[in-house]
Order: sequence, then C-alpha cells, then structure tokens
Amino acid sequence: MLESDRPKGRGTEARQRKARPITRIQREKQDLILEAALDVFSLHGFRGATIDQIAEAAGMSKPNLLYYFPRKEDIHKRLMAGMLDIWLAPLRHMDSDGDPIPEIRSYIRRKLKMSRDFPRQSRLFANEMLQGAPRIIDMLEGELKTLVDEKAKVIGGWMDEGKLNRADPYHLIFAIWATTQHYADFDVQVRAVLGNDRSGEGRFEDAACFLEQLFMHGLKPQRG
Amino acid sequence: MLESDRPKGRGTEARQRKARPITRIQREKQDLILEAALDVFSLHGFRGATIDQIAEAAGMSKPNLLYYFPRKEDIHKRLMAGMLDIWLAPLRHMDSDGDPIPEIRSYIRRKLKMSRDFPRQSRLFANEMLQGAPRIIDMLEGELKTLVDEKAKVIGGWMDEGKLNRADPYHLIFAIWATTQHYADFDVQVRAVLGNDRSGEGRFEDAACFLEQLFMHGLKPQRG
DNA sequence: GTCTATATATTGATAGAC
DNA sequence: GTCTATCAATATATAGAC
Repeated sequence: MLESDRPKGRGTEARQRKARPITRIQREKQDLILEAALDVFSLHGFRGATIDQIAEAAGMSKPNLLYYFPRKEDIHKRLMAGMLDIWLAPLRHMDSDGDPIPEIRSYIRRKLKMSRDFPRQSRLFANEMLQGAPRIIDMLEGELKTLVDEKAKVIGGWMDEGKLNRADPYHLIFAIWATTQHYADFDVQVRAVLGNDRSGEGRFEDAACFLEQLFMHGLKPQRG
Repeated sequence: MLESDRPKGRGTEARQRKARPITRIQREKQDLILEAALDVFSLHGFRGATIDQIAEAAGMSKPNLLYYFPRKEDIHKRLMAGMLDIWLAPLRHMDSDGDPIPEIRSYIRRKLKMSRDFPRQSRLFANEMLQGAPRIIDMLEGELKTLVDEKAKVIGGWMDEGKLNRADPYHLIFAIWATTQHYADFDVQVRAVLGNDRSGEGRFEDAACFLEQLFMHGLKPQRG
C-alpha cells in the first residue's frame, strides 16, 4: 500500500518548537515559504509538489526550509487552514436581513473577485477536492455543511416569501461556486478559448456581467 | 530544474512496437491497464500517480505493465486522447438548425449525464487543467477553440434572432461546463454538504432540474 | 509474455559542521 | 540559522531468466 501522506524516512517526530514569541524575521521567512509553497502546491497538488521546488521558489536551501517547517505536510496544513477562512467569508457575509436579489448578486461578485485575486488558493482547494479531500473532509462535513445549511435556509425563506423564483438552494450555491471558481481553476482553458485578444483581465468583468444576467434572468426571453 | 515529465533512467528510447495487428488478448490487457490507470491518475494527477499503484489496481506486476506501455506518460497520453473525443461530443452535437431552448437544455442534460457516468474522466481533465494543461494546451488552443468559436457563433445567431436573451455565448458555454462538471470534480464536497440522506444518485436529477430552471428563467421572479 | 532482480534518479528528511 | 553531505524510501525503467 502506497500511503502518500505518511511521513517518510526514519522515526520522524515533529520537532518541538519552543512556545516563545516568534520574531519578525522568523515570520518573514515563514511567509516567504508559504508564498512559494502556494505557487507549487496549487500547481502540482500535494504529492506532485516537491520540497526542492518550494525551496528554490523561496530562494533558500532545502534544509533551511525544513528548519521552519519540519515536514512537508506542515506547510500544506498551514496553507489550507489559512485559506479556508478567507474562502468562506463571502458566503458568511450573505445577510438574511438584506434584499435577496442584491445579496445574491453581491455574493456572486465577491466570489468572482476572489477567483481573480486569489487564483492559487482556488486551485489549491480544487486539487484537494479532486483527491477526495483527505485532509479537510471533516471540515467539509462539519463547518462547511453547517454554514451551507444555514444559508440554504435563508435562501429558501426568500423563496417562500416570493422574492425569488423557487429552486433548490443547495444547487444554487453549488452553481455559484462552480461558475465563479471556474475562472481560477480552468484559467488555461478560458484563456485558450477566448484567445489572446480577449485574455486581458477584462474577462472577469465580462464574466461578472454574464453571471449577473444568467442568475437574474436566465436565457429564455420574456414575451410581450 | 525539476522536470517532471522527462523520462528517467538511462537513455530510454520508446520501445519500437512492430506494426503487426494487435491480438484480442493484448487489447484486453491494455484495456485493463487503462481502466486501472484512470482510477489512479484521476485521483492523484500525473505526478501523484505511481506505476506501482496502477499495476496493483490492474492486478499485474510492474514490469508486465511496462511491457504494454513502456512509459508512464504513454498511458496518460492514451487516456487523454481517448477522453477528449468523448468529452467534446455533447458540444459537437448541438445543432444550429434545432430550436435554441431545447438544444441548450439537451446540451446541459447530456453534459451532466457525462459527469454522472464518467466522473473519473472529468477529474482527469480537471487535474490537467489545474496544472496548466501542459500536455493538451495545443489541443485547447486549436481543436477546442475552433469548436467553441463555431458554437458561440451559432448561439450568437440565435440571440440575434431574438430566440434567446442576449448574453456572451463564450461565458454561457463556460457556465454550462462549470456547473455540470462540478458534480464530478467536487463530488466529495457535494456529498458532504448534501449529507448522507441526500447523497444518493438522486442528486443528479435534482441538479438537472435546478440547472434547467437556472439557465431558462434565472432567479428573479416575473411580475404579474 | 511474465517474472525476479536491479540500475538509476528523485525525494523527504536528518546529521553535524560552522 | 544556514550550509554541505548524506541516509532511507520511493519511483521509473531495464536486464535477463524462463
């Protein structure tokens, strides 16, 4: 059995870091590593990424990097944790007391902006999903499900009041996730299809415009 | 420089296979390998997958597998090639002479059905995208772009005739891809959020229903 | 065609000098 | 804290017996 996430080499006990305050220079080095690791992990996934690559991207030697994060998994864990909060912020932000249409419109825009500004985080997340989310499945079934349940209830309430067309709130949320994250995760494909002439950053504004139209009115023209 | 796709070991020249007809037993073995490789590649990506894993899943020894596909890359290449045709079939199928609304509705259903029936192929493709599509970028900029350009023109024509609400055809196609493939690529997340009770195969029917509603009518209720 | 044994490179992680 | 050197495991691929 090839267990990808098992620490290799001889008995590796995570190096005990003393609980002393972290210096500025230490944090800067850590941030440098995390920044480089985000590049590499988001592109190759956990197993595809190598410490060599991360160290080179961070401009330091491999043992030096391992001085700050004793194990490869530690870096990945930190990146995931740091990202999940940011990632769910837009959904948390959706206000049950607000007007349904503007709330959903603004949720879509916020989510699309995250794909534009944090594409690597999106791909890191997508990589984890494709692999069956081994490292965050608990969070999906716990924290995430709770949040979505809550927001689905809010949306369902809006529909009951006739402020939105009736539709499954869960699949609505999936659709918003899918359409917005697509521009980060499938960026190569989007660029290839749009061609060089349309591959400027304008594609995000076009996407925002299209998605607003889609989610608000759909494709079928109204008679009259 | 760590070049992941470079063949390793000593001077490896692809073993010259004689151009003699392939026997039935050979094809069966190859299919067995491809089937196993699809499992492993779709889950771990190209670099994350190992020949050991594939060989074990196929129930044969590693050298035996390498007898049929001399290099790891050969297996992956075959899987990609075999998949791309299937993958684009639903879009090719969209008929410019048909009625716009039924054509699009049926395209969505067909694409969603592919996510249900071929989730591993979808994830294989997604993995390749996340990595910047190094092995199929030419196909994206060539064959795929040509096909999408053509179909975008068809959809644009329908809009000119007033048979569809005006919207960017390219982003419409992206939205259909994203929403349908989401159910294969982010399957873990979908299941986690819907919970055990709603994680039967019924979720695909729910999704089909929702997506039809979304793409046809959007969320905003019509007055009157 | 299939197997055992093995060559060679890569990789995660450690040792120990400075 | 940082580096060079290196270990042990893993991985791709080949050699050669049967």
